[in-house]
Amino acid sequence: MSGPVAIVWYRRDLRIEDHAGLAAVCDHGGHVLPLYIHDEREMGDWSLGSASRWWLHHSLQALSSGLEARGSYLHLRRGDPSEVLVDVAQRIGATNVYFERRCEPAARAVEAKAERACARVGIETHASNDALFFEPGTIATGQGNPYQVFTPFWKRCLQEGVDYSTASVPSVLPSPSEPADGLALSALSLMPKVDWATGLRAEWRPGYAGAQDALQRFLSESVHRYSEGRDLPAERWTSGLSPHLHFGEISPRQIASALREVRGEGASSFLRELGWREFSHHLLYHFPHLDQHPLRDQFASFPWCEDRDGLRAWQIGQTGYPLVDAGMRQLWQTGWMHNRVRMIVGSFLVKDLLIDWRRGAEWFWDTLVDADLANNSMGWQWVAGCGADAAPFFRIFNPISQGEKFDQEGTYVRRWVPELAQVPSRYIHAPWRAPDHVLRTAGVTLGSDYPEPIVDHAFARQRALDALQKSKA
DNA sequence: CCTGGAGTTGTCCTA
DNA sequence: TTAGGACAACTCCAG
Repeated sequence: MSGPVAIVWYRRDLRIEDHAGLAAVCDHGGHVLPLYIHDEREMGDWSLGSASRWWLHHSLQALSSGLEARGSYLHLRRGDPSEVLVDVAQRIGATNVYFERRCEPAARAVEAKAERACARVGIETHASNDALFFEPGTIATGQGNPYQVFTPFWKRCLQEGVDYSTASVPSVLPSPSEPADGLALSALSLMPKVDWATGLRAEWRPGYAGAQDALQRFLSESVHRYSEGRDLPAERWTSGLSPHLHFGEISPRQIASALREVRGEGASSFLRELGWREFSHHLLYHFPHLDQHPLRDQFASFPWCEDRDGLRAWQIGQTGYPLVDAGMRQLWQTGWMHNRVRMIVGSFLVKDLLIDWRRGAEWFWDTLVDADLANNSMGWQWVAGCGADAAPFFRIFNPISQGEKFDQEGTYVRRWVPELAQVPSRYIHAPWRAPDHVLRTAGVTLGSDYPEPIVDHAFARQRALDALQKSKA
């Protein structure tokens, strides 16, 4: 073996192309050991959700075979990264460690500890920030404060100029001899004990190749109608890139540079969504308690209901509101929910049931394949009205009119709530309004085949408005 | 420091 | 049927 040896410490950057660490090592003509360290505590209170574990397993598998195709391999370990990095480095004589930064408070603490441990024994660490367009902390208002409103934030980002350059990685990665103590992927125990992942397998192909396919499909079939189409949950105008982005199988810059070739309203509108992702990550960096503490203080004492039955009905898609139930079942079966529907089910949990937004965030965390602490926390705070760019308190989604507006024929509802498949479109979003004979013809008995609404929306809406009014006083 | 416009994604009632 | 305005007041942010 000749030349310097470096470790690429993989985290949420499970790709090969446009990988700053790999590119840097190869530029220096060195050997590289790609290393993934499974650390159950890296995210503190937010240990990996079930769907995320499933995804991670397959993503690591894909990364591993991709590296093998380039003459390298993925070394797997578990434990505290600060100890594992030093241990592995000393075994293979590595003097440099490359890694990509994360913005979650617990993950940042882990990387800070690892950097200190490496420094103590003379190992150099090199951090990159390629999960985002801009390093958190570098986008500030005129006063030097972090932005709390999206539009001026994104305007500033565009002014600064989004960097479209991507790093190229050679087709052969020279590797050092393999340390003896690597783990098999199965030893990480990421796969579920009971196989509930059928729906996920049917829907997704985790890994960087699947990410590239999703991007190509989006560019050729969907981006041109993204602006209008993104609101229709029964159709396929969204990118499906969110889990790939979360695991870093594709970088925002790769996406941005592809979008630049396309141009048009759809492209800039999608880039703006990447802007929201950017915004939430910067927010979590500046407000590390975003996951637990409302950005708007007056919500700290809001009297949320401890409604276990309501929460359960919401989770399993048995609220009696077809669009809400369709969304929750899509989530359960595929690990993903259309964004328009996320807002609707979120609004229903928080405003109709008056259940704490954190209960919703926890459920999403466990069930979403794209579960991302920054996006999830910001999204739930937004829908609860206690976050950045808060929704006005009176904005309470009506699950019936939202259905009539964005799922006019009820295609989405029929797909995910099959017991309502025969209900005519006119009643599909409010089956309790259908005359008896219509329900009979459709083969539906409310209360046994499908629940009556667990709460009356008009009543619940007023109750929420009153509660908000009172908590303010 | 002051001023003024604006704030992802809504709903409901009225004319 | 449809378009427009009310719905709190507040905070953020640029000038």
